[in-house]
Amino acid sequence: MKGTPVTIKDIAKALNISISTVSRALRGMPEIHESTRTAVIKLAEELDYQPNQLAKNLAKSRTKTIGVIVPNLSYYFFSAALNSIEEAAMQAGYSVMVCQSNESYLREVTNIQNLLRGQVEGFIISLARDTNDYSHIHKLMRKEVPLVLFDRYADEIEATKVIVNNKEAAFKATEHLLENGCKKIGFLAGPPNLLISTQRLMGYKEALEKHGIAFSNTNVFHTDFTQDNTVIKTLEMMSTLNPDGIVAVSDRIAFSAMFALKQKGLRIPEDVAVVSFNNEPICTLLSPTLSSVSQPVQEMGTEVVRLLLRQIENEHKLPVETKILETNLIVRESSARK
Amino acid sequence: MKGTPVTIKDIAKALNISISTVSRALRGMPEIHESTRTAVIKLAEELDYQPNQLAKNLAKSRTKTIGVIVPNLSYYFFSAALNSIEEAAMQAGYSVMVCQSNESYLREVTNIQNLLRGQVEGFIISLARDTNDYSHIHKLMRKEVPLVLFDRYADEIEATKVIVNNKEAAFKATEHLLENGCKKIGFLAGPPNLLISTQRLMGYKEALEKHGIAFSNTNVFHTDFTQDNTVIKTLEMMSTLNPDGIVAVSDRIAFSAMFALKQKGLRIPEDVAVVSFNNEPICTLLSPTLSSVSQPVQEMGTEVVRLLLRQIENEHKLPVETKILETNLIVRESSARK
DNA sequence: GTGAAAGCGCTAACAT
DNA sequence: ATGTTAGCGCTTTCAC
Repeated sequence: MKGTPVTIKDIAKALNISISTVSRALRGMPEIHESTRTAVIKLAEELDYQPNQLAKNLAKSRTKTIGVIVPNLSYYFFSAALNSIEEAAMQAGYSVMVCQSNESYLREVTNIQNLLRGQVEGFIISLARDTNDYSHIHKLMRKEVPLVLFDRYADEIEATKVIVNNKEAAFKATEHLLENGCKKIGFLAGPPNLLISTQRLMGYKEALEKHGIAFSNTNVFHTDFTQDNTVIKTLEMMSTLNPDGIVAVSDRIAFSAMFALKQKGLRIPEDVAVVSFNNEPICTLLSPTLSSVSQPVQEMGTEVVRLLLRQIENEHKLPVETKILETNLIVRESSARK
Repeated sequence: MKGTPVTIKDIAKALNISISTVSRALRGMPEIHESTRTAVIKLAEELDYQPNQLAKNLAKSRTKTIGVIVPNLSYYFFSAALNSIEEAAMQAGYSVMVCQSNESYLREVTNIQNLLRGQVEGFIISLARDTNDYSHIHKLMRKEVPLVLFDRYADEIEATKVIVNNKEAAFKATEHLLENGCKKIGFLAGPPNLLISTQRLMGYKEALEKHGIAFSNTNVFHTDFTQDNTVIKTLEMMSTLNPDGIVAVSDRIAFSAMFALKQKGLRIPEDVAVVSFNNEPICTLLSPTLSSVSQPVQEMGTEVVRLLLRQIENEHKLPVETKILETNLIVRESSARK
């Protein structure tokens, strides 16, 4: 389609020098004479020479590309993280190939395969909701492909990861509700296999116990993250538990829960206080505005890239590392009962 | 990092045949003898042979990769579109490299440069909010790089595009408000240079005129898509126009507007009816639920990929094409005054 | 400081 | 049906 892709060969011919000299000049190698270098660079610009990355990559057997797989970019958390990942990667001269697993295990597996044959040098992965089997990840690790997990990980996977202190965050959130006078707090969880969900559940449990309230599994309702299912689970919770407070494992879940509460004619926070996770920008626009635990998305992105590039650019296998970042509870109207 | 990348050479040597035979066998060329083919494939699997895409690409000078640049993946519209783009591309054996311009002109330009050197074979672009200058796009077109614009385009760019009938959609939305008894309808627009915004404005204008209401520029307020700015503009609109209906150019803008209205103690839709564009899933969870124009995102994604691949896979330059898809107004509580 | 030549892993004529 | 030979565009020894 293009007109005439200019190559170093063309430049060499035009200047009557060898292609290796051109190559060296273009890459700024010190041994090249000043005059030839300037001549080469000048001509290259005139001809609008674009190095063929493919050839470069093949010659150096490097692609300078990393693969990113996230559940869904329509979640604010992931698109924000991707933003920061892209930025950090670009700064380091890497490109990013992103795939969405769409919360599907199968798609996660095919994504990995595709990216692998696309010759990415490493992976940044946040596991899909439906991923219970980790053989695809383990296979990656056996091949010693550089890998960093973030946010959605699994204990069975001994890989480097960047996560937040989910338990502590949920503890803070739950305690906040307790301190605001809630006595019966329900927990809207995600799928039972999702670690971030169960960890947050642990924090919830600990907060209750610290405040002398017995934890009961019947107060925990597992959603699959979809709107409809969450509404159903919330209504179930209303009829069986009738809580005066809800900790939701994500903002999206809280949105649906608040919708269900309003449908039932319940006031937030007077009848039911709500707090959740992710601090999506829209939290400030809801009525009532939604209290939420904010995660250091930007820092997570930067950190994830840093840890991945360390692996990629190191000769030998690096020890597994777990970076835990801190969260921050943002209190808004949905939980302000005092 | 990996142990030993197996190549066709290794397979050839082990089987005592030539590498071209291996290559042909692996690619299922018909002229290869059944027995040798099976032997090759068997050994390839045993050795877990992975073709080096880089070498393949260089040899065929094709990357089978397309570049996608969108303003921001945290907008539902774009992440949904990306989903469908990814899917369609994958089906056709292509990979996708995505970049977010973050609504910034500069980032859009660097994104194009990066993707270009990443050797993408074509571009799918939705312009950034801040893009007023189109020289980077024109440069692409001069190089005859396959390109399809979608959603956010510009009249000055004579490229193939996939869009919706924005004017008509806005006409429907505005007329809907009029039919619901609104007399003073304000328009919350995006930046004046954004075509989708001005087109929707046209539809708004036509609907007013059809119903015998004079259009006035003072009823149009331009936002920059940020929450804060939109709240400010809405408040301005309230004090200068005091409308009984608002057409917002996107759901995100409507969210902020509704927030501002509620702050002012106004009821939706009784005092002010609201309708917007994009039909984000969260529209059904707001109170009141938000009436919105839904766009055929999925179809747009498929179509965009189809048009791009046609360009990529065609020898000669194809004529510019504009595909206009239809929208659908979804009426919900925010505009139901009757 | 520059050039010649080999090679990255694969495909694609052109032979046989 | 299979092998031989050139590349693809670049990097990188190894000479000079």
